[in-house]
Amino acid sequence: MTEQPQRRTTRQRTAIREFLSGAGDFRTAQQIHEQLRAGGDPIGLATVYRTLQTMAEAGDVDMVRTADGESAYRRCTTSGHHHHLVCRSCGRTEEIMAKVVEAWAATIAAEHGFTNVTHDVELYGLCASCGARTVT
Amino acid sequence: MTEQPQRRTTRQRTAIREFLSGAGDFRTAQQIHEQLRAGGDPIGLATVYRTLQTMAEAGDVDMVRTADGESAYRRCTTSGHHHHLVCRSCGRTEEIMAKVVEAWAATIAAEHGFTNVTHDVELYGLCASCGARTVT
DNA sequence: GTCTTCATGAGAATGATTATCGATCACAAT
DNA sequence: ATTGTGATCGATAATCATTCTCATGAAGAC
Ligand SMILES: [Zn+2]
Ligand SMILES: [Zn+2]
Ligand SMILES: [Zn+2]
Ligand SMILES: [Zn+2]
Repeated sequence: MTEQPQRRTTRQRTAIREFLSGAGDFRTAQQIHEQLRAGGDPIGLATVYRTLQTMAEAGDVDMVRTADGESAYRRCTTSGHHHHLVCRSCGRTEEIMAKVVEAWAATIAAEHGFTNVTHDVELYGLCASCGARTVT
Repeated sequence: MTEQPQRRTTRQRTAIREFLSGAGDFRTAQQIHEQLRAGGDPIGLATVYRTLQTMAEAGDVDMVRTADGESAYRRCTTSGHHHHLVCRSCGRTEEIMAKVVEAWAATIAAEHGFTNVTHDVELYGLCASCGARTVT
């Protein structure tokens, strides 16, 4: 068996978890670091990166890549596998379940003889309120 | 109207285009730079980055993000909108058309009042030959 | 309280991508 | 063929997110 290193509850880890629970949208490590500090929570940047990575691997948070390649994290309410519909303007995020897509992915994989297939599926657009205030 | 700067045909741009036409899979700017030079084609790294970006914006090449966040480019044979099924091991890439997914994305967007929605859909797995030589 | 081990964080290191900016080159017009 | 002009090139410096280092601090078990 692979010995999993024991995991401790520290002030920093709690702070990050709570911060993400409060924020509804995706945040980058840099943002989280800055905002936690601004809120009077002393924390190191390296710690933020480490913790987010660990949480992501454990499935406690979801990760996406922003348009410019940064990693952004979010604490989702849906426990299982799901996808996101993100507002390009305000960051508002909806969690999406997609049986159709899951089935499609499996079919395509089989058709091409691929195994062990995972997928990356995210939707980006303008939410109702942001779309409304945009000039056509 | 927005005046588009006129585009010139240079040795470097041709080299990159031909290189990508020859390679069937996704390559990063760094890889392309290195391999072109190794092949006796003097070219600057900045030029490679610039050219790839321009080509991607013009739709001449497709771009994806590798697992570690680098941008990789590929010259696809399919002209219109499509997705990819990429082998995690050897990089072999299949182009995929997915009416189901397009329809699904549109529906989801509408249901949530989102407009101007784009999507990001890629599949990663092990191709037949790579899967075969893997220990179960 | 003591001890063992994991966690932290300041700062250095890494590495991809972008910006600079003078020298070159493509190409249309003469 | 020559020339004029603006696009393009490229060596190198600058940016900037992310990772590494390692001495110090703190959690949890007994
Ligand atoms: Zn919005
Ligand atoms: Zn899915
Ligand atoms: Zn393969
Ligand atoms: Zn599509």
